Amino acid sequence: MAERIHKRTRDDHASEVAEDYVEAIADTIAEKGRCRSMDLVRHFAVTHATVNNTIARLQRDGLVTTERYQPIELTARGRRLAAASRKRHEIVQSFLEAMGVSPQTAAIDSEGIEHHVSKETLQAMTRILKDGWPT
Amino acid sequence: MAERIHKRTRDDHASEVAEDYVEAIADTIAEKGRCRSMDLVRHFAVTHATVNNTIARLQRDGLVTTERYQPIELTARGRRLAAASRKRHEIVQSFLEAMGVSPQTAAIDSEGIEHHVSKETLQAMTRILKDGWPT
DNA sequence: GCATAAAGTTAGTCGTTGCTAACTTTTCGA
DNA sequence: TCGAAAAGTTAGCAACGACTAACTTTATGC
Repeated sequence: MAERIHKRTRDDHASEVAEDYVEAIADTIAEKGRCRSMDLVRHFAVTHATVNNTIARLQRDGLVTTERYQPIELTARGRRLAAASRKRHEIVQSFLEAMGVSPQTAAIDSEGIEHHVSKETLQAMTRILKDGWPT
Repeated sequence: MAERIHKRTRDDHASEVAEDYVEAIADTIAEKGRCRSMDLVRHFAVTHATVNNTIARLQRDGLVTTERYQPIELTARGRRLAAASRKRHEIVQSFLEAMGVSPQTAAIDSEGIEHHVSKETLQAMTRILKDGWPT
């Protein structure tokens, strides 16, 4: 396995954070009708300054729109990314639970795992959930 | 699932990199008897300057020892961490392959996933590899 | 054995993701 | 209504992990 290509660099890490944020924003809007910085402060347990920073980056990258002192809105691209992330997240979590992992642990692990699961692995999970373990 | 606690911060990311490095160093020593910066340059496809940087951090953190222009050595702590990482990595990779994922994809995905798998999930994987899928 | 290639080091820069501190704006209750 | 609490903004700092460029040291091939 020499010459494996590692691409998990700062760029990948950055887009993981972006996915977590748009997912949280979409969830909050679905739950409460709007998403405020403070919702994300609580969700991620970071300071308001950090959230502000990150939101500015998401806006720069065209995933959200904000207006001073107004709730955060997702762009069409942001909504698409959120939907894709959520779906992937749900598959991973369901799969972990089907493995016999407790829902609490499945929730925590799926947060971390979801960003590293390829399409092929995701398809394998979906297939196993539907048709059972390969024989 | 409100109030989920996210701890995947820069600190966690840093320790992921540390694990990848000690694992690669241990593998290289096992293969070729010693590990040089250039081995890591090739392995991670980054520049020598980046490797140097990272190795300095690993040394600061007590995972490796280095001497100018000499091969990189693991400390006892470094070896323990490398062994634990490798074992976890192997379990994840075997599990993915057992799921029907191609070895190539399993290799790539397990690199990313291994850092986010809890003890409980790892145990579930081990159990399924041994006893089959839970009914 | 000496020139050159390979390996390693050092210095400086950038972007991300955290933080604190100080400030402004908005909201709400007495 | 107005004053304090909550929310949001801005500025400045630090660690990490990446880079380039310039340099030194070691190894290698004639």
